[in-house]
Amino acid sequence: MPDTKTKIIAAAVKCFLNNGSENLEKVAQVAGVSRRTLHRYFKNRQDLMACCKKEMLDNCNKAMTEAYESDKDPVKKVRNMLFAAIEQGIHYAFIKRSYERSNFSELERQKEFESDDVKAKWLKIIAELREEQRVTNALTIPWIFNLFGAIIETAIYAVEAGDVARNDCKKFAWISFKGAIGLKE
Amino acid sequence: MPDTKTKIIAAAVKCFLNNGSENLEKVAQVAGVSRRTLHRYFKNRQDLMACCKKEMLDNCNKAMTEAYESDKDPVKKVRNMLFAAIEQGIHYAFIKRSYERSNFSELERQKEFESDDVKAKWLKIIAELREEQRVTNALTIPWIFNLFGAIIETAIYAVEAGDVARNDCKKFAWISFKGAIGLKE
DNA sequence: GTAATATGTCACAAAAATGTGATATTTAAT
DNA sequence: ATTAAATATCACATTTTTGTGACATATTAC
Repeated sequence: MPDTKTKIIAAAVKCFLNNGSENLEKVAQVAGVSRRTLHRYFKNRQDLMACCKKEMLDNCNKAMTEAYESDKDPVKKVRNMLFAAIEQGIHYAFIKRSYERSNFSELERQKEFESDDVKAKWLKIIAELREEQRVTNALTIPWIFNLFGAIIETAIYAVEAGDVARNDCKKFAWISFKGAIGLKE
Repeated sequence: MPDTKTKIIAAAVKCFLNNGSENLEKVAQVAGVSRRTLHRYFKNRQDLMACCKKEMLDNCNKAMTEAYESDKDPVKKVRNMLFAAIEQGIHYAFIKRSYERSNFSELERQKEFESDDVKAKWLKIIAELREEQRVTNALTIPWIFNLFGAIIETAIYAVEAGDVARNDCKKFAWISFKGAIGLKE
């Protein structure tokens, strides 16, 4: 069974996903822990949030890096990265959301995605496929990047909401992404 | 110039989009109005939120119904609905977000989307296109519906974040959606 | 069984957010 | 210019949320 700190982070990610300022009583409750205990592990709300971000980012980067390295074929690399992100579920959604939030609000800076090289690796593959005419050039790379994230999020939410069976969602996501960017396999 | 109530709703939509519990002081400030005035127009936070939802839903439904009726060809109907949603910008994003949020949290019920017939109209077109084999049948209709929303949201956010030029985003969105569902025009 | 560690319970102070009354000031209409 | 309506400012009570101390209870390791 997971240790307390992990349980709290998991609960916080779940709570903060759709409401970045859900109160800590609720988080503690979801974690099955008293609020006092939560405060023993995390100095304050900010601290908890920072830990969530770091933890989720590490998880996602690890999973996607492994996916990247799981195959030599660039298309399969991308496909496996998509699958890995979907499997991360709300871990991925949480990161994506906090990244989006920081775009609008002045304060935070989003070095996070930029700093690691998962994005860079992904971009390189897409740029190459585009170079080789295996991907439409009617779309820009930034658009394709955003689209990739959006399709992952769609898959995650569709499963959570019960709209699409867990088994189907990865398949659907890959079909959709391939079609959307005109990828020839 | 817009009247005060409208200004406040616009500000609230902007504030609540990424943080459903942004404080009312901030909302008032963004609206360029005192908090006291905000409270004169809205009984309380709940009331304001309800007004935002209603207002945004009306805007979006109106725009998308007009788009639906703007052409006889079903494919152009869908395309124009996509464009209309993108033009709605954060109006659409706000509705989509509150709809998503209510999926996870127990309390709220999302009769909103269901009750109006915009969704029904959209679904009918897609079902027919699928019947006629003009859309892949490797994807389910609910998936396609979610994807449609996700691509719209991507376009809106891409513009807000400055990733994609305002002019391009509608074009990109349509290309992507067509490709994703294998639509033959 | 005992000591050490972790957690729960309760109380409480401080801070933040909410909602409202009273009154002054601004704005618009005539 | 005068009046009416809308808004701002300020003060205040209430509620909600946060963070911490003190102590009890439970869990674990030995």
